[in-house]
Amino acid sequence: MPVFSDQEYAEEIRLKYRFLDLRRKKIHENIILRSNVISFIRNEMLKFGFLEFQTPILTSSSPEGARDFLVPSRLNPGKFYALPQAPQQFKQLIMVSGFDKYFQIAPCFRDEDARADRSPGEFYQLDLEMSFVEQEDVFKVVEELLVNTFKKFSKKKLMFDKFPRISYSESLLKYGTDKPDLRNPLIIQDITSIFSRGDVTFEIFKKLVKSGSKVRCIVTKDTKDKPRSFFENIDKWAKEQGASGLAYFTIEKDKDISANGPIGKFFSKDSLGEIMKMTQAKIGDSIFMACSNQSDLEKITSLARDKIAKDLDLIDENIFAFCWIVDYPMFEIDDLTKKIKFSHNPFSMPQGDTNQINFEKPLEMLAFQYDIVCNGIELSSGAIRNHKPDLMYKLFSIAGYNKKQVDEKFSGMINALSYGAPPHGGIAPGIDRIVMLLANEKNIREVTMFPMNQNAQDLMMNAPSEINEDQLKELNLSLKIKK
RNA sequence: GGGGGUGUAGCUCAGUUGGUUAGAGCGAUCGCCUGUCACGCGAUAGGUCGAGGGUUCGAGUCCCUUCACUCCCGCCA
Repeated sequence: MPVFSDQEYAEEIRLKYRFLDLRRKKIHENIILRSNVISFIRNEMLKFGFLEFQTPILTSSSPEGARDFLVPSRLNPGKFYALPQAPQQFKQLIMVSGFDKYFQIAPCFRDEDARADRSPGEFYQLDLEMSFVEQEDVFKVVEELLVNTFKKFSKKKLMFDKFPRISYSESLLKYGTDKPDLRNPLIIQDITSIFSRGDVTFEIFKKLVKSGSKVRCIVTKDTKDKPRSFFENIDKWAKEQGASGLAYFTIEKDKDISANGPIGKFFSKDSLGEIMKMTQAKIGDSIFMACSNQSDLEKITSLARDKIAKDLDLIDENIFAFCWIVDYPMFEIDDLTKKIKFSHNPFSMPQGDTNQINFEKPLEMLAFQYDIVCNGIELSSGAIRNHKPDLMYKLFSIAGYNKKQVDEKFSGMINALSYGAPPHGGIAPGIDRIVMLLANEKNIREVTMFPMNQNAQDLMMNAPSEINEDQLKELNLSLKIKK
């Protein structure tokens, strides 16, 4: 593998000979950038008055959240440590201990499958926590930190220095996802009510709407002169995504307003006027529509929003668009078990007066839980924590854990909170993703010195590897491998 | 666990509805040219077409199995 060239190489080769690959200009610079970003962040945090602490790597398995990596204990036969999915409980204990501002560039371990922006197994977070704070205080620190970091390390412009706040429910409606790419100007709108009008005769949608489906649409500006293939390709693409397609028409005006397109004839002049009023669509704009149940609809409109913007070249690649997603629900229904579960972090504080929470309607309960999203990538998630043991037992009971289970599973923390804890909260921005955005890379391996491949194997070090009988024996383990 | 993509010379890739001896560029080797430094010209070597099986007169191409890498869904409080 020549070092002085930009030639593409198979990822497998690059990973196996990573020590040579790392000599190459682009990735070498990425790794230097990563180092500089981490130093800068560490400095900023110290300047803000935070203290850096290390927390244990061998700890206990937690029942909520991702799959744990487990480590057998030699001295305690049959028992296992877990690698921390995040230093969540420890940082809360640090708050209880009276260190008011903590941070750490913390390794986190989660045994889940990889993605382009997600390393398998391990990644780093800027983990931080503060006492005696509310949501606003956390926002202030993190906004300043991220704005400073991104301005220092990238030439790209920030769309907002003050990150807009979008509620979870609004985000799902307007963008179909809780990680919207705000560089994309397209917005999803609900036009379900149109399909109960008598002068709209698009029976397929009308029937579905009658049985509870919704219709949402994306308006594209001034697309009347786009070739027919533009529209047909998008419809075809939607079908490939598993949806039943995207219906579309363009609003035109000859003498009267009319809808031009395969389903245009099903819409009367008046109904088109109503659609234009609802969606702010103008003559010459086109409308793409999907009809389905809410979650499928969110999925397809979200994908369609990206796809259409890409086809129309609407996304400015030289911008970072940050936003806060706020007001997450405390609980949600598990699709599989149909039971109520925590939708995010079980340690989040419910919103509102804690003495007046309506526990009868858990699905309506909102949490002081927030995410930062940049260019459609989830950068971090955080919360104001629940520091009241009584309230915590109550919330856990809604998710199906009794007091005894909570005491067992979260013994360290629940015990600590019962001795009196300050109100506290924090967040944990993903370092790898921050560097990925700054380096303008699509893949997290390009900013990771020694990454694993998609199957969580280190091709250079040959990890994971088999171990010998003696090692197993010492750990009181035997293997039963499924074929 | 599921779906998609890729796998052809050392490297990057092309290869049509199945049809003679599988090609190109870069690289390598040899020679020529030359005040060279991303030189130019000519020639040569280099392939179990990821692996295994099947269909066929005939498979890089079609079918099945399998392996590797990758992207996505699930999953990631």
